[in-house]
Formats: sequence, structure tokens, C-alpha cells
Amino acid sequence: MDLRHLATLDAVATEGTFGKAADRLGYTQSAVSQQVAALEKAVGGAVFDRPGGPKPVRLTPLSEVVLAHGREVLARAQATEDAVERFKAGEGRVDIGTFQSVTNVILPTVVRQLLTEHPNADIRLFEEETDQPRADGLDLVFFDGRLHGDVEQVKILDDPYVLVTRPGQFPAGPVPLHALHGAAMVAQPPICDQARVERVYADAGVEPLIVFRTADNRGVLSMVRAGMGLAVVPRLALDLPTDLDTHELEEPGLSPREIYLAWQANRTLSPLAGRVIELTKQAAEQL
Amino acid sequence: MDLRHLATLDAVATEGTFGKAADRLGYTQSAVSQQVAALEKAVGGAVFDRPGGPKPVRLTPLSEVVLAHGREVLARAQATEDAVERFKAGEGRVDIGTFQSVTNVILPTVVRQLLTEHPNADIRLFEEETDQPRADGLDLVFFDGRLHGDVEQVKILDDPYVLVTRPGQFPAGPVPLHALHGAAMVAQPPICDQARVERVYADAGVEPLIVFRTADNRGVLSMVRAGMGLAVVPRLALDLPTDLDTHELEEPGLSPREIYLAWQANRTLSPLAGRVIELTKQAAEQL
DNA sequence: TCTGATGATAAGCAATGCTGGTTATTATGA
DNA sequence: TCATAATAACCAGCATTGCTTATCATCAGA
Repeated sequence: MDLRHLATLDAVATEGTFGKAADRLGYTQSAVSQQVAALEKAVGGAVFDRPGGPKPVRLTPLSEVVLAHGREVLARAQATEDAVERFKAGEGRVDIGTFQSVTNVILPTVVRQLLTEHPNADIRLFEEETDQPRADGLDLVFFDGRLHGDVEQVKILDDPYVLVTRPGQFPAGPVPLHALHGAAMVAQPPICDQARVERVYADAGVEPLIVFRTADNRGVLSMVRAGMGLAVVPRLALDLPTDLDTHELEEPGLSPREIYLAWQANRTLSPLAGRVIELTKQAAEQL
Repeated sequence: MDLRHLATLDAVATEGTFGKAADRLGYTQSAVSQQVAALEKAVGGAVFDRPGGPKPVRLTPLSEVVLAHGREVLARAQATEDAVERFKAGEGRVDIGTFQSVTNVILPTVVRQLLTEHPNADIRLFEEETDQPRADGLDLVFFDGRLHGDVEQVKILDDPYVLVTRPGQFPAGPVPLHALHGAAMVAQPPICDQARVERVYADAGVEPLIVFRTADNRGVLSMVRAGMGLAVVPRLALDLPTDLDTHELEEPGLSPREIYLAWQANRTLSPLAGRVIELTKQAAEQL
């Protein structure tokens, strides 16, 4: 049994004659006749009574059964094609792994543009604080630093670290790294890029005194503002404008945090995911 | 897009490799490869990521869409085939037109046997008192007398008329038709075969006095029992055994009522309807 | 009796679809 | 590093499918 057979059955049942059905379907009468014969062979019984002469054919009890179910089948098949079209036009779901800075700086722009283009897009964000985020199960993952494993990734932008102090605590201008030696500091927990930051400190012989750690960027800045100590944070972690002083760090020293967008290698991406990559690159260039 | 394509997609998605899917489907790996290619051409995108080497293929986002809908389509197609099988095995509905005598004497046997053979049969009876019952819309129609029009029919049985009287009203044995001349009688309304009966009376110069007409056979017999008059009814209209006297009518005179089973000519009958005809013939022979 | 509409059928032809064999690619283990 | 195994893709060959065209048989109505 074939979808085309069912479509032909439906057309003949609606039109009343083989010839009219053929016109509707773009076939010849002969083709319809052969298709009906094939369907009758498949179901093992006549589906039309042909009165002969210029009278319309009539359904048999068997064809009532086939037609009732067959129309369901055809409807589902049509629904499948529609769903494919919608998918290719950009409907569907996209799961994105992210983290604080990206959530606050890059993604708002991307999400807004994507929803403008595809109002029915189902965008879901997953912000999980882990050292090596799970890329499987997600379509795209933002991460600060390269991901290892079977992934493709593009560098979105360099996010330089800046020293954050209470107003007037340092004279304006760049600050050398060794100024942090012995200083009281507020910092992130040593996961993600923070681990690399502290390795750079150690390699330079700088040993700050970490007096408080929190994964919440606003918490870090609040404690700087409260006078607990200094902080070295990526520029994107700042809410700009801010009432705190910011100083570049002298070169060579702490290289910028690199933000990557990654996805499973060798996998076909959905149109939506592809568009997210494009929009993200554009958004990063605007910064 | 083809049902076979969807079935192949499903098989590959389940088995993980083209070769195993081919084994399940009874094809070669090459055939599956070509079918997947055809499906990918039809939907306009890859449905599998082939990692190469002995690793299973992976679904693409597109194929998630196709597969989710496609499995629905396949399920409906299977349901269609199942429904056809059930239909051919005798499930389904059969609508039968009937009238009092048949309802009480023949149909109980037929219905009981049919339900024994096909417990899921949906039998519906329509007892309408009309002169020319509508045969369209019904699969089968019982009628007393030939139907005119585009119908096929078989004679089920001859149902001779008998005279019904209060006990002892006539001496045992056949009664001549002219004994009814001027007699008080209870009768059916002059539709169906009753019209023919009264034409036979008139042709024989017999003019009974019809004192009550009712379409209800039990009503006729009740009034005979009550002494309102005689009645001439088909033997099948009697509840046997009865407390009333019955007499055959002398030949030649009133020929038996003929009961036919009819259906639309040149129409394919359902297996169930065909079986009803068979069982009806058998039941009639038992009488 | 003729005419027009219908479906069935046969022949022809292009396209489809399967098989069998081969090739290219990748992972695995020695 | 190399051989082996497993995989999908590719290609040629062949049968089948499925359409079109043309013709025929049937039936209703003028």
C-alpha cells in the first residue's frame, strides 16, 4: 500500500469518476485506473463498484474502511511535510549553554534578533557553573576557553581582564601585576578561566590574599565596593557604567579571557543553531 | 516522500547502522543507503550524520522532526492495514431493514449465529412500516413481496396465510375463502402484502367487514381473542403455540406471502452482509 | 440506433529500485 | 606503524514500476 494509492482513492471518492480524479491529480485516466487496480490488489478486494457507462463509481464497504483510515494517513503525511518546511524555515528548538557574562552581554542581542526573525523559535538557555560543560544534549555552548573533546568552536571575542578598585585607590593608568602581591582580593572560585588567572599570578611570583570567593560577579563587585579588597575581572563581567575605578593591567601579563562558542563536531546543525552562530559573531563584532 | 522511506528511516534510527537496518528490512545495505539518499533528497537535507568507520550513524535535528512525524504516519498506515484485515475477517457494521415477522422468527437465529462467529460485528436493525422500504442506506432489507428498482433479491420462504378464530368457531380443517364474505374481521392496514390480500378478496367477490386495523400483529390477535372478529394472517405472524384456532385456507385462493431478502444491485457487499444472506437462507430452511 | 462518457487494457518508454561487487574512510588492536 | 574489521558510498546491471498514448468494451440517453 502506497501513499499515492491512498491519495488517488481519496481523489476518486471525492470526484466520483476516474477521469476527474486524474485531472485533479495531474495524471491520465489510465494511470488512475491502474493505481486503483494496484490498491485493490493490495487490500485484496474491490474499492469501487463501477456501474459502467457515464455514471459515477461508488464506494464499497471495504473502501469506506480504507478511506477513513487512509485519510488519516494522508493527513499525517502532509503534517510531516509541513513540519519539515517549518523546520527548514527556522522553527524549532535550540538549546544553548551559557554563563554569566555571555548571558548579560552577548545573548540578549542574539536572542532578540533571533526572535524577530523566527517568532516561533523555542530558545532555551542553560547556565551551569561547571569546569567542563556538557556539550552533548545542547546544540551550542558558550565557554571561556577552549573546549577539549570532539567539538568544533569559534572564538567569539577576547575579553581583557581589568583591575577593579574603590574610587581613587590607585592613580589612573595601567597597573603592573606585582602590585597585587599580598593585596586583599575578591575573586571567583578557581574554576573556568579563574584557574588560569591564578596560575599566571603564581608564575609571576604574585601571591594575592584571596579574602572572599563567589561565583556571582555582582557579589564580587559588591564586596570591592564594600572595601573587602581588589578584584581582577573580565571587562564583560562589569556592569557599565560603574561607580568603581577600573585599570588595565600592564603588558605582558594576564592575557585576555577568550570566549568561544562550541558545538559537537561533525554534526549537522539545525538552521536555527546555524543562525545563532552567525548572529553571535555579528554581536561580538559590535563590541 | 514514501512510506518505505519512513520505514527505512525508522529502522536505521533504531538499529544504528544501515547494515543492521537492511537485515531487519530484508534489504541489502546498498538499498538502505539509496533509500536514505532518496529521503534526504525529498526533505532537502541530511537525516543522518555518518561518522565513518564502525560507529553508528546519528540523527540530525531534521531527522528528529521527520522521524517524530513519520512514526505517526507509519502507525496510521499499519492501523489501516489492520482495519482492512479485520474487515475482511468479518468485523464491521451491517444495517438490516426488517419487519415484525422476520424480526421475531428469522432474525433471532441469524443474529445469534452471526454474533457467535463475529463477536465484534455491529448489527443494526431498522424496522420501518412503509410500503416501499428504502433499500439505500441499508445493506440488506427484508420485505414481503418483490422489491422494484435496482435491487437483487432472493426469496427466503413462502409464508402461507391462515385463518385465525376463537377456539371452536369453525370445524377443524380448511376453510373456503367465501366463508369470509360479510364476516367481521381484524386486519393490518392495507400496506405491504395486506393490499394484495384484499385484492384477492375483491377478485373472489368476497367482501369482509373490517372492524379494526392495526399494524401490530399482537394487537390483531388480541382482538380476535376478544371476539371482535376473524383474522387472516401469515403463519409467521402467529405466536406459536397459541390458544386460538388456526385453519388453512382452501386452494386455490390466497397464495402465500413471499418473503424476500434484497440489497442494492451491482454493489459489492461486505463480508458480514454476505454472511447474513447465507445464514438467513439456512435459517429459512430450518422452518 | 447513434452518440458521448466511462473504465479497462495493451504497448511503449522512462524512471525507479534492488542486487552484487568494489572503493574509501575510520577505529581498533598487535 | 601497520594490518584488520566495520562501515557507508559508489557503480553497473537488470528487473520492476508507473506513467502515457491509443484503443476497446460498456452503458445511458437522445
